[in-house]
Amino acid sequence: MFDLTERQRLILTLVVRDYTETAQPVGSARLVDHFKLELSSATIRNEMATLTEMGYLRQPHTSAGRVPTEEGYRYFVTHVVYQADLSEPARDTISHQFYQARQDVEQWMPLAASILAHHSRAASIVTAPHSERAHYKHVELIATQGRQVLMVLVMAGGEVGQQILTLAEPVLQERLSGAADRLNRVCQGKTTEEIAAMPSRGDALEKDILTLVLQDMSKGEQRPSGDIYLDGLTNVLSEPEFLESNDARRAVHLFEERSLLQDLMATNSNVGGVQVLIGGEGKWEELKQCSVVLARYGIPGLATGMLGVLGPMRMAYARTIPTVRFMADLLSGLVSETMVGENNE
Amino acid sequence: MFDLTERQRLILTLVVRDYTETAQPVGSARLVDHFKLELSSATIRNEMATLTEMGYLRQPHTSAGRVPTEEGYRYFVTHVVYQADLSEPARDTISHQFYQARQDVEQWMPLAASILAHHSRAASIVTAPHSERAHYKHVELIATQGRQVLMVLVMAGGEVGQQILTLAEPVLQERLSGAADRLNRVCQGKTTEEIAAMPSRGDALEKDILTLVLQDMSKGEQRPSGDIYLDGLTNVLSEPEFLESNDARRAVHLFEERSLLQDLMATNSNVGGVQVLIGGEGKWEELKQCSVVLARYGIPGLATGMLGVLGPMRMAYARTIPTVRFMADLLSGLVSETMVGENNE
DNA sequence: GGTTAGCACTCGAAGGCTGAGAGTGCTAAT
DNA sequence: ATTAGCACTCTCAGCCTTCGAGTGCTAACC
Repeated sequence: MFDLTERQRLILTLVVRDYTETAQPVGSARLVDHFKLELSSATIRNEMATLTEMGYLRQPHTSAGRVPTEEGYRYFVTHVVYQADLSEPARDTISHQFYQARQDVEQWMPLAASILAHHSRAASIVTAPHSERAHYKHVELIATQGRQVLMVLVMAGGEVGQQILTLAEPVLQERLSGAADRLNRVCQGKTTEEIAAMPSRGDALEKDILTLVLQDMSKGEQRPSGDIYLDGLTNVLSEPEFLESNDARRAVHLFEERSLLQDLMATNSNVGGVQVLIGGEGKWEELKQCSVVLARYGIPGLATGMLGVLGPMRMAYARTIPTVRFMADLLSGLVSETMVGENNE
Repeated sequence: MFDLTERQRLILTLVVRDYTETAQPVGSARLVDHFKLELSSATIRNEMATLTEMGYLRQPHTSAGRVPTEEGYRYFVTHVVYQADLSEPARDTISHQFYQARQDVEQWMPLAASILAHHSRAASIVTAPHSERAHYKHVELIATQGRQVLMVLVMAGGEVGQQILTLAEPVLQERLSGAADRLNRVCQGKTTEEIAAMPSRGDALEKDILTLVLQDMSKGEQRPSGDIYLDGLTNVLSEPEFLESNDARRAVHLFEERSLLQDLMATNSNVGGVQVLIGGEGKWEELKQCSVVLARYGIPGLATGMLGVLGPMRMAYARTIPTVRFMADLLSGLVSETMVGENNE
């Protein structure tokens, strides 16, 4: 794998770069012209032939230029761009955008998705930070016109759940508020298990509500991820390789079908590394033409989320990978600032 | 507009029906064969010529069959299917699906979008119910590790807002809880204006929080709609007319660009009527190839939302319009059950 | 040995041509 | 009013040809 000469590595890099921009197979002459190489096209042809033999390049047909293979992209990603950092202006722009939205918690995730999509010029996926262990913070009970009670449950990390309870007969708001007060005193800061283990007491109403609270908390814990935010689908669809083929639809389908996304997200489980899936890696049929750049952010064990970029296989890795890494760090920072510390409980 | 003979109306209807299914221009012979008409193709041809002259049909080219014009679709919609009700089995299925999710308030909107997309086999848009006048219900303040305070604001209708406040120095959770208690007592049930008009009191912390509360409430009020839920994009993209053209991208773009959606949603302002926009009606360039079926639901003046379907111009109006109407009624029912009545305040 | 000019070769893309077929409008007969 | 018959129009699919891009190979060169 490390058996490339300096020159071969250069040529592979240039092929990837050029193909990424133009989506056209790259010929030897084109390479010499465009990048002002001090070599003749014949030499490049020889090197290209070698690279093709090694499996890093391939020809769509006999008399076309070269296109990187999945192996080629993989080499490019691991040996050329993986370590690169995001340029300082880009970092500043992104930090600034987040600074402006710092108050508005609800904007963080859509903003992250939008920035990712914009910088990578591909489709982005961001999941909200999600904890596997919910801590009760507060419940609010709201009487409605009929026999319905709207329950709003606030978890310690700021997560919010809403449920509706239908009662046998209407109940006054005062009674509900009283029940909520008692629950809030008893359950403060407790986990799902702790609440479940509590001795049962109170009247039927309170028991019903407690059941609903538990249900909502464990529902949240069982979900594999927080809410999913998507952006930049258009970017992918306007790529030439998706213009006339069904793959575009497949990719959109992938995007709409959240279970697939979550499956994808589940592959990367440790915070801190950027993972690159090229061409579905044989595992995802739907991603055959695509690549995905993924990272997990947050505080392991406490609350983590994922963010990623989905684009054509010839995506701009050199821009995308550093952006994903930077955004993951940035979101990790936001989460750790926001999270309720263990010592605060 | 009412100047069509019974037979002409029949032929127009059949052309629309057939074209909707096959996406192929409909010829006179095809019509006779397929629908077992007791007429010769020549007669149909004559009628079709008349309908073409009247502007209800057109020919893509001289020797092709007929395709409905926008006028044709409009006639079909207003005179043929507008009044139709949704079939009973369909109504039952939908009601059943909602019954199963009745507790889980957060699922209502995505479920509505999913059902709409599925029944219309097109893309669906649903906005959460949104009130122009927020009523304060409860605020929760959560200390984080640093100088940040997470504020969770619950409105009377169950809407929830989250904001972050950065303080000059860390504050203990007890102090925050105290401040929240006082605010909750004072602001209970009040509107934005009423809170803004309250005499200022309390310390700097409480004033800061009150400012943030007001900011969040008015932010919500100023938004033209609640959260937007989309589904079924794939349905539209797999339609043949979008296979090879840029219009697919345009439609997706429309979907991603929420401002356009909100613009669209703003056209229909009264609850209870289903509105059909055919071919963008000259107003939306992006919708030239598309039709939109829209309805507003909820309680006028208290809380309303919109739901709609976006599909190709040859969408299955006969199925879509009744579905949209039924779903609007159903959601209106949910909203009015859930809403806090004026008399309950 | 590495590099390069030269050249024959391959193969896809684009353009032009043709025949088949679908569907029409018109006319004249019923 | 309806319909059979027919000439006419226009698209579409298939076929052929040409053009050009890009290759691999060989032989010469430094």
